[in-house]
Amino acid sequence: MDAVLKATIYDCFEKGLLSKTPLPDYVIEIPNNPDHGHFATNLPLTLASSQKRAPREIASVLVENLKDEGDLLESTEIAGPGFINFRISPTEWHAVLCNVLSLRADYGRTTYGNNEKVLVEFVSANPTGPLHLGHGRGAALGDTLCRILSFCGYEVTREFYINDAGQQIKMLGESVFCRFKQMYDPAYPFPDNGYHGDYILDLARIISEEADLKNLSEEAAIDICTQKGKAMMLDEIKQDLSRFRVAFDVWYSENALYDSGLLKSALDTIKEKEHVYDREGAQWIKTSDFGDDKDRVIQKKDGQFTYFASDISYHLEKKRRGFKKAINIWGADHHGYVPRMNAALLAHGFPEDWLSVMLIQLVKLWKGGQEIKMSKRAGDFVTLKELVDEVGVDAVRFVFLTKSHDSTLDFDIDLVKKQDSDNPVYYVQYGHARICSIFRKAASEGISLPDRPDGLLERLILDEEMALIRRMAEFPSLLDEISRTLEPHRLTYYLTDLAASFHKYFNLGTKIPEYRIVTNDRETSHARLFLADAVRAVIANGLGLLGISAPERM
RNA sequence: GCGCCCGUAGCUCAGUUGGAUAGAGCGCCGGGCUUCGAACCCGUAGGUCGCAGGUUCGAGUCCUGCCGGGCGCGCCA
Repeated sequence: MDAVLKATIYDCFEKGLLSKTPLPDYVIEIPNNPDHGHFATNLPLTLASSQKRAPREIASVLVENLKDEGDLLESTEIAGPGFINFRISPTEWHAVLCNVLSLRADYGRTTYGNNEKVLVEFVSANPTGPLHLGHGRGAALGDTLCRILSFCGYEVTREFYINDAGQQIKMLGESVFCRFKQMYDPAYPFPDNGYHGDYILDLARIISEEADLKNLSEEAAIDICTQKGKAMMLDEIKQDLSRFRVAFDVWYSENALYDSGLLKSALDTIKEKEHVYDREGAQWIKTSDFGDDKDRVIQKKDGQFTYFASDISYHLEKKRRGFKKAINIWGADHHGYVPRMNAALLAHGFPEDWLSVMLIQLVKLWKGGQEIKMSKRAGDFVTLKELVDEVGVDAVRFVFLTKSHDSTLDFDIDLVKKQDSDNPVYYVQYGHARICSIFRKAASEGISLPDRPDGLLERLILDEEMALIRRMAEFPSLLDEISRTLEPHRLTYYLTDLAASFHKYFNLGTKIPEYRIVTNDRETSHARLFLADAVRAVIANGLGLLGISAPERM
């Protein structure tokens, strides 16, 4: 389409029908209103000022000189203030359908990413407690984004950064140890800022069975509680994620940064770059030279490195491992941290767009018409596991992925639970199951499809049939667009639309028997079954990218 | 006080580098199953796109200022 337009405009330049100017930023879009054709462009409007002519006049010059050499177009018209609306000929749409049918599970796969190595870091929950709803949102988002990026030709690595070096991990150990002590001495004081959840008590029980905490020094016992507690929590996190259909390629330990000396050598490079200075006995990095609102400490007065220091070295390490691009998915409460991270990376000469941080806004949980405040320290929260137990993986993932990540999400647990049949995920899945059912029906009537749809597709002439094909044609470019904008939620809306188009089409046949998919005319049945089969493939591909099952029966 | 995100139908939310008459689901009201799955379809009602300016052929979308809500502003992680 764009090729036709470009050929046309250069031809008009050559012939002197239009004065030669640089091409403006025009768009070719799919209009909302079907009356406006299959595609529309605002090219004449954008040319108006440089050409110093009326948009409609420019439009008529372009239309009269259209270079449609492949015979792509069925009709062209000038509309409104100076849009050009195009209709594609049916045979072109049939070609799209053939393409879907031959590619099937690979339909939508693109080379947009050019095999670029990209690292997506997400969830990265501290191993001090179970995953909660916020983590679930990050997990669903990150996982789906990775699936889409891979599908679009990126070489994706999924990474979970384990914050196992800091204060909070010690606090886990102390909390567990305290619960252990309290088994014998209920008055034993609980540490300030300790973790209060019931799971701490479980850890204390299990660890005290495995290790003889009683006869160890307090220091040694706390150390065991810390190490075992951390390992067990991490194990639980891995299980929860796996059940949520989220897999990671790399589990990267913050401790490893210290142990391997990477942190130290990274800080040496920072110092070489002369962006570090001494003040009041601490080491500061001049992030304010690179867009941060103030400088930051990387090494404290007591010689300890800050969390920021290890995070900088972690990102230097990511780059060193050869990634051309990094995407971090963080909770919105870390947003203040973004400018300093970017500043530190700029100080190291990273390209400005090397790191993209996606901030996910809060998940607010509602139950019985009331908001439930969640706090990990207070031990008062709903875990991802509990939610999945109640509503199932498919529904939870779909709800998370239906909202844009930078908007807070109200998760009404009663609604999602009771919704069962009203939940939009079932609407899409039902489309898939329904098509499977039609094929079962066709088989029971002895209808078998030819290997190829050649010569049959001109039977597809209904508006609803064309609408389905047009929808499917958008799929690959939608995925590219999602890769570019990092907005996976658009896929859920696409699938809902596609399923709606199918349900609508299907329902034609409840009124008029000739419009059924399996109908009296055999060739028409074949053509419609091919169409349905293609829709089934696209729904399955889309659900697959969302990490949601495509059931054959429901 | 400063910074980031959000504000669109009764509710929850979409709205594709600015495009033509602002959409969906839920809820309300009313229709549609004697053969392909009614977990579906069709229709009615419901809007000052928070407010006010600005940019232009054109603004829910971009800019400025307000209002309202959320989240951050440690030598914590």
